[in-house]
Amino acid sequence: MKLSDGVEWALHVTTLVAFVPADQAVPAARLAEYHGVPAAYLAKHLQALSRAGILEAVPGPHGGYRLARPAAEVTVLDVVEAIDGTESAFVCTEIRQRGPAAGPPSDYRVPCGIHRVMNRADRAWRDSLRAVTIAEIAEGVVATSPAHRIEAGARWMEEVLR
Amino acid sequence: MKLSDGVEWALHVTTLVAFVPADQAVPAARLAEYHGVPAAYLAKHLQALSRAGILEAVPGPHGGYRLARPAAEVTVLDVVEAIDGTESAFVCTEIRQRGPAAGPPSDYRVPCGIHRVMNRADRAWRDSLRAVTIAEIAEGVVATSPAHRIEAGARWMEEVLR
DNA sequence: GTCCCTATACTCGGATAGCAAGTGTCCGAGTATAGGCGG
DNA sequence: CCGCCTATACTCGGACACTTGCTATCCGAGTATAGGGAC
Repeated sequence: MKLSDGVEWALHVTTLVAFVPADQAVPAARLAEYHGVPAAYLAKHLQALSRAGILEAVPGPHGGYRLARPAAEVTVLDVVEAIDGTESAFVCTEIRQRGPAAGPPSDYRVPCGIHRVMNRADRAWRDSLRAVTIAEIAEGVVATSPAHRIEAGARWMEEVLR
Repeated sequence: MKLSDGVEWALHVTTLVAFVPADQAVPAARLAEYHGVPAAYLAKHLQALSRAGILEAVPGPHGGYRLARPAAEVTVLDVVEAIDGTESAFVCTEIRQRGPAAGPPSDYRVPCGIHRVMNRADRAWRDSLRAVTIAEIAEGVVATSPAHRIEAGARWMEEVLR
């Protein structure tokens, strides 16, 4: 079980976009070059974020992407689910109801115990991701990076928004 | 992100094997037919469980698989990791250190905030799975199934161990 | 009758094809802008 | 000089190949048993 690379990209991109002024936008190509990832492929994931209502796409010249709502209202889980889907990693195929010793469906009113455990774990995972917002991630970046690093990022952003 | 089907099979099989007396064993082919899954493919996963020290393989006639240690000492996480591996679903590729606005590695002494959040969620998931043992799963099956279902299972087991 | 030996059949174990989902890429539809033209 | 129109260039959006990892399968190595033979 490996999480798609796109999830990591989407999280970093969303964090970066959180620093874009509300009345401006950054093109997908610039976001890609900032992170050193293939532009065409990143675009695919940006579309997913747009469909999920996390990013807002602005067409035409001076267009690009920006946050569709405040960073404090976007959780890490929102981004992960936008890329990876909302369904649980574990899918119960009810194999207990198959085979020679199985009975009619009426014998299986109670959900499979294994299913319950896996679902609880999945919920714990999602709860953990839901507890953190992109705003907090962005604050953390500023708080833990050297000053000249923040400055370099700001310069890049200014250059792009020119 | 989808968890391998083999994980579900392994959990059900391990639970079933928990009912096998310590001095006997059930062949892989029987375990497969009980759950209605391809025998050749299930064998692959049984090997993984064997390598992980969860099941013990007994060769030759009257051979098969049995638990390598008490069911109360086998957690759900043990089984999941035996099939799916122990590494986290999220792999941080440090894309923050790439691109035009990046600096030298010395600027990134603090771990990536996104990485930290994802790791915490992964830990929550694993903690949740570690909290439940196969013995508890087995007890749950007995407690929630109709009496005649348990009886049918016992009959099947007796037939196989004959 | 008892012990030993051998052939047998049954078990696991790793090496080998097939397929689906994620990875990576491309070109077409739509829009705000910049320049030119007419008034 | 001002307003309008048109051509342009830039943006996102969805449709198209490729590759890695899971899915599925097979045959070979090893072992406890069952039967037969010798003592």
